[in-house]
Amino acid sequence: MDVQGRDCVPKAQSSEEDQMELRRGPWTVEEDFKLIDYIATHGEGRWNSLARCAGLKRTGKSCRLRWLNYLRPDVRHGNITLEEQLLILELHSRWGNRWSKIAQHLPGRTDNEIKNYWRTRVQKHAKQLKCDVNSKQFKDTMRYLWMPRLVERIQAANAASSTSTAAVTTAVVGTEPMVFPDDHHLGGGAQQVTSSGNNNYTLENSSTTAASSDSFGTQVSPVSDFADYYSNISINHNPNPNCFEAGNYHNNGLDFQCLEQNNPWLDTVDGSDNIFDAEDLYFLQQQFNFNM
DNA sequence: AACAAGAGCAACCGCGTGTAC
DNA sequence: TGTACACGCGGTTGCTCTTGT
Repeated sequence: MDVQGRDCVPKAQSSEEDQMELRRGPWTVEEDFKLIDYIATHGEGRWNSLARCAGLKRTGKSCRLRWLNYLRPDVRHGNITLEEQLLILELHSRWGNRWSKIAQHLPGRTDNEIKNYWRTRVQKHAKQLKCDVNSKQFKDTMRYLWMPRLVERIQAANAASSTSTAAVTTAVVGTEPMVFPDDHHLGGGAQQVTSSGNNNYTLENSSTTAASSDSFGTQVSPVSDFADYYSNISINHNPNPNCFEAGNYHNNGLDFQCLEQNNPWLDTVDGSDNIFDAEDLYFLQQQFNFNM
């Protein structure tokens, strides 16, 4: 076991201590300090022996989880930004519940946090709409209503604070400036979210760095991966041959054009994820029920 | 003010995969 | 090559906080 010379306890003694009662439940401040202190000195990994050596009566799994999800210095807590929401929706539509994979594209966010976000916010909307979160209707709603709406809100938010240039990366949304916080690690490649009207939007990358051809198949650094990701996706609200008949917005009975013309119902009260208010939900429920 | 219900989130569990021996 | 152990992932649970009545 002591491959890296980390194991501090002889085997016999170790197995004895395995018998001792392990702590479960919420971590105490003291335990947190112990873990932080030990990792600062010895580094992470080999979690079972780490737990023993650090004097923590916890499983290695528990230590790893606590470190990765909470104690790690680069972990971010707090509200999921609009940009992050957009990214989560897009990546989930691409990969499904591959939380760790999605988390790789959101620096500082953990798979657990993204998973919780999805379950509490996104699935809540599906529940309110009385449809399955994996149903085509709901996916279409996300893709053709929610996500364009997020882009609009990002544009609006950035237009309102467009003069702030410190610590941001500037991109362009149609004719409007769009900014992403630096902590998205864009690697100097400007992101472009271009709008071609009628909520058509395309996320592009104007980076001069060559995009990795296997950015979805292999693990690369968050820096290039994030940029590569945007270089590869093109979210178009135009009629999609896979989803729509040419030239109209009708899909599965959902008249998106009609929905969006009645724009007030898409308005949100605050900066949260409440894309759909009560009226929206009622309207959408009518649409869903009608088509079921 | 007290209680109930719901939401949010940290932590745990089981299982599949990788790796060392 | 087989086995044991460690790691990591996704699903689930349960506690705490917030909101509504």
